[in-house]
Amino acid sequence: MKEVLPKFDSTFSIDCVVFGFDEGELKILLIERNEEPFKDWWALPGNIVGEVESLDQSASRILNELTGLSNIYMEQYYTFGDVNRHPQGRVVSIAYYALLRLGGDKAVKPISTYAKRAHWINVKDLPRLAFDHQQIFDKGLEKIKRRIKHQPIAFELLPEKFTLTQLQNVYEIILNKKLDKRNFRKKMLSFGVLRDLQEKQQGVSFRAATLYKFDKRKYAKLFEKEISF
Amino acid sequence: MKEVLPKFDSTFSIDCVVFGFDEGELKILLIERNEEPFKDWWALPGNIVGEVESLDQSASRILNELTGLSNIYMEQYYTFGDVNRHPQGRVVSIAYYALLRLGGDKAVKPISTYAKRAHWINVKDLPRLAFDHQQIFDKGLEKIKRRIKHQPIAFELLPEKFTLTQLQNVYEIILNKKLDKRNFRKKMLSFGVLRDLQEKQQGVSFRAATLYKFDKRKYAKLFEKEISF
DNA sequence: ATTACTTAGTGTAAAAAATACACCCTATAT
DNA sequence: ATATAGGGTGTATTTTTTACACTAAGTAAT
Repeated sequence: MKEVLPKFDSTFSIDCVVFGFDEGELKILLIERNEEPFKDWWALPGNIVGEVESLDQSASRILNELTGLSNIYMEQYYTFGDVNRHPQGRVVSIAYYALLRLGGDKAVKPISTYAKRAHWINVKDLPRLAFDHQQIFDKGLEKIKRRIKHQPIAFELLPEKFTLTQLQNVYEIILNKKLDKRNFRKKMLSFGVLRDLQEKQQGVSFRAATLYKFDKRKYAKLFEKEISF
Repeated sequence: MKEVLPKFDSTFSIDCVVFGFDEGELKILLIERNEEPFKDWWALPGNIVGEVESLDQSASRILNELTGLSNIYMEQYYTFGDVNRHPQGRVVSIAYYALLRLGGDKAVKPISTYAKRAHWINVKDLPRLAFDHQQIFDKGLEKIKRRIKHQPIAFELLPEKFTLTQLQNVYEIILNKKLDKRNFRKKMLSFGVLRDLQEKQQGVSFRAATLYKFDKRKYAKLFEKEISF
C-alpha cells in the first residue's frame, strides 16, 4: 500500500450527536473534554476510528463506551473535512446521530474515560462547543427534523410502550411547532403501524392513557408507501 | 500531532457519481482504470483527497480534471468505510453525486490522465464496477430519487432553457415512472419558480414548445415552503 | 394547397387528504 | 362530592391530488 496510495499525515474520527427525549425535552449527550485541544470545553462524544473497525462499528463502540448500551439506533449523516477543523492536524470526521430512550424503561447513566463528565443537555440550551461541533450538531438536528417526517424514527426516543400524547410531544419538540391533537391521532393511527396494547398507563394522577407499541412488521409491509407524518 | 492522535496506515478519497441527462437517458460517467488494483475495470471517478483541500474542493477538482468544467452542482451524500473495501489498505471514501448538462448548450468531452478512457454510460446498462462502487452508485441514485421530489435539482441536468416536456422526462426517468402531462405542468407551474421565456424551441420538425428557465430568485423566496414535486 | 404526422397545450369533475375546531370522559386527589 | 388534569372523540370545509381526451400548431411530403 505504501507505494501505491499517496498519503500524508491524517486520520479520521467519528462524532456522534446523541439525542434523548425526557420529560418533554430534547437533549443531547455532551462530554466535557479532559485533554487538549479544547480542554475543559464541551464537545460531542467522538473518537478515532480503529484500524479494524468499520465506521458503523466504530460509532456503535463509542456509544457503547459512553452509555453502556448496544443496539442503539444510529445513522451516518455527513462527513466534515475542512482542512483546519482540528488544530492538531488533518482529521476528517464522520458524523452520526443516535436516538435513544431516556427515562421510562431504561435510564442511561453516561460513563466516560476520556472525558471529565458527560451530561444530557437540552438542545435549546447548548454551551459553546469545541472544534466545529456546533456545525455538526446543527446539521444533525436538521437531518432528524427532515427524517422524522417520513420515517418512523420518533419511536426510538420513546419507551417500548408509549401514549399517543408522548408521541405527539416528540413530534412537536423536534419539529418545533404545535400539532392538532385530533388530526395527529387520526393520521398516526391511519398508518397502521401502532399496536394498541389494550393496556393503560400506570401511576399517573389523572385519567390513564392507552399504551401503544410501534409494530415493525406492519411497518415493513408498507414498504415504500412513502409515509408522511 | 504525532503524539496526540493515534493513527495507522490509512487515507481518504472522494468518489463521484456524475449524472448526466441526454436524449432521454440518464447516464453516469465511468472511467476505465489504468492501474492496479482493478486494472481495466470500470469505476467511478475518484481520487485521494489532497493535503490542503477540503472535501468539497477535492470533489470539485476531480470533476474539473475529468470534464474541464467548474461550478458543477455537487452534494456529498455518504461515506463508505468498510475495512476491506480497498484491497491495498484502509481507504475511507466520501461519496458525492454531481449533476450536469449533457448535449444542449455544452457538450462535455471527458478527458482523463489516470484512466484509459471515460465514458457516459446509461444507468440501466452499467458494467461490473471496481471496489464497492456498485454500492456507492446505488446509494447515490437512491439519494437523487429522494431529493428530486423536494428540491429543484432536475434543472441541473437540463440546459438553461428547456421545455416542460424535457423537464417531465427528467422526472420520469429518475423516478422511473410515467407522470400525467397535465398534472405535471399544473403543479410545476404552480410553484412559480419557472420563468416563461416567451421564446420557442428551434430546429424541431414539429410544433415548437415554449422555453422556460429556472428562476433562482423566485425559488429563494419560497424559503422553506417545502416544495414537493 | 392539401394531407399526414408529430408534439404542444389545455380544463374539469371526482376523490382523497389536510385543516380547523370544542366538548365530554375518566381517574385521582382532597 | 367536588375539583383537577389530561384522555379521547367527529364533522364540515378547504385544499390537493388524481384521472382523463381532445384541439392547436408547426413541419414535411405529395
